[in-house]
Amino acid sequence: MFEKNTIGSCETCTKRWKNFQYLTPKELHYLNEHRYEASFNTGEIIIKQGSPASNALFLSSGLAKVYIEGINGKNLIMSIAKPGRLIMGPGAYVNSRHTYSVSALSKVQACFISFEVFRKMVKENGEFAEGMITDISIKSLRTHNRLINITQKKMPGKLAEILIYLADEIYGSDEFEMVLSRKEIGEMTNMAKESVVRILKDFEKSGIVLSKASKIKILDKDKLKLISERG
Amino acid sequence: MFEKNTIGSCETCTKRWKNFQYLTPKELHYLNEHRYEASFNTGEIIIKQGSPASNALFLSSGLAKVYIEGINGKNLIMSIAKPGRLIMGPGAYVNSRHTYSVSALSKVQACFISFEVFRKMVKENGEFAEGMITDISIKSLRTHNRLINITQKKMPGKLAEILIYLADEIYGSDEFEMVLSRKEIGEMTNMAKESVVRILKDFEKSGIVLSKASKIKILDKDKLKLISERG
DNA sequence: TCATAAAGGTGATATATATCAATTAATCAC
DNA sequence: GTGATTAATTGATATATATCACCTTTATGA
Repeated sequence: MFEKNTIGSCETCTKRWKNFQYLTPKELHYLNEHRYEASFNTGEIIIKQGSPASNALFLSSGLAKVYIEGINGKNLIMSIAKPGRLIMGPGAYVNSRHTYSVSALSKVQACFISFEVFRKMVKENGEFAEGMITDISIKSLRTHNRLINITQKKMPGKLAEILIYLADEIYGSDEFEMVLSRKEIGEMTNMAKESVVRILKDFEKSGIVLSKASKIKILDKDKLKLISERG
Repeated sequence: MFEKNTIGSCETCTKRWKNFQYLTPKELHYLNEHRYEASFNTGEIIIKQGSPASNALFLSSGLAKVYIEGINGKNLIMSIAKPGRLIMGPGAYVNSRHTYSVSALSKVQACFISFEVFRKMVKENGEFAEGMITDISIKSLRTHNRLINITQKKMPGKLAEILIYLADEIYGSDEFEMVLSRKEIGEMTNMAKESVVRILKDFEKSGIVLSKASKIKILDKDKLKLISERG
């Protein structure tokens, strides 16, 4: 699985985690020495829920889905991972197990960094520790939103929120090539795939979105936002 | 609201947060100087969602509910707070706003500690920072469980989980005086209060629990666990 | 290129759970 | 203590959404 590193070093990496800016050159160098790259094809599992959490993960290219394997093989997709973001579940600091699974939604180049090194830097570098807490807090805030989204909205509201999330946070554009299948959108919103199809069709009929095969184009974002907020 | 401190100091407090053990005597003293106490009656709001997050909260006595005010005034209770646990939402490190509301479920003695002081100690004391991350991680893990509980289980499973949570994590006993109303249990499980009543009755008929008014006694915990795990 | 699988889609039906309406029990304020 | 609120309970009904069965289209790979 692990291969020759294709990225020169963390020092020069353009996709690196923002929080690395707080590390000293020496620390960054040390980090770089405990780094391993690997590439994955679409559908391959990068991190398996329950396995020992010995590394933090970053993507240098591609997209992946972060999901909890729940009851009776039913998955719950927590978020979509993209380059520049730390992927490390809360289990790392609690039971040293991965809280969730991560699998590639496209060809992915991944960077694994020893969790022990992370831990060391948290202890030694206060700015880095604070950045880490901020990062975890942002994720936590998102989870809270997801919780409200899933529990308190009806289907159109739930779907609308996810479409906005994908456009704003993942693709940075209102027109994108959807990497998630209808079934997977369902796993993000706690909906059956058939329901996803139907609501998406409704949105299309109302002129809110355009969905040709895997291409999604948001036509009326204000309306979509309204649907999302209203529930 | 703020009053004369009734607790001598953090140095001697028996209800203090475990993570304070990593602070030096000097730091602990500093902490103590930025501490304010207040007491609340049942039903009073201790922290209001959206308000500026300038303090971390601890309870020195009593219980409180931590809840998100969602859409159309519908609440989602995240957890029950008790003495010895840090109460600080993810918003503190993101937008300096309280992510959730906290209100007293009984008479509560509360301790507010300046968030700036916390922040300072995270930067200066690596052990403290790590403890903070561990604490946040534990909460995050719980939220993930709650998410699965709410989305993937049917009503009996959801209710069973909450009863086990209350017995194990809050009361430390299988027999307890329930501080939550049926409506509030519903707000923890995303169920209507009527459904809570009905399932609770079913549990009673099956000899799994005994519920007289606000007294709850778990009679068959193994069965309750099974129901919770099965979904 | 054809065969096979996987994803997308549609209508009919089932069901878990909320909502509504009304009654009874418990708690609170004076 | 006693009326007034609030919470708990019960049964009847409504509804959102899942499930099922099936068909169509699009990918995949030998």
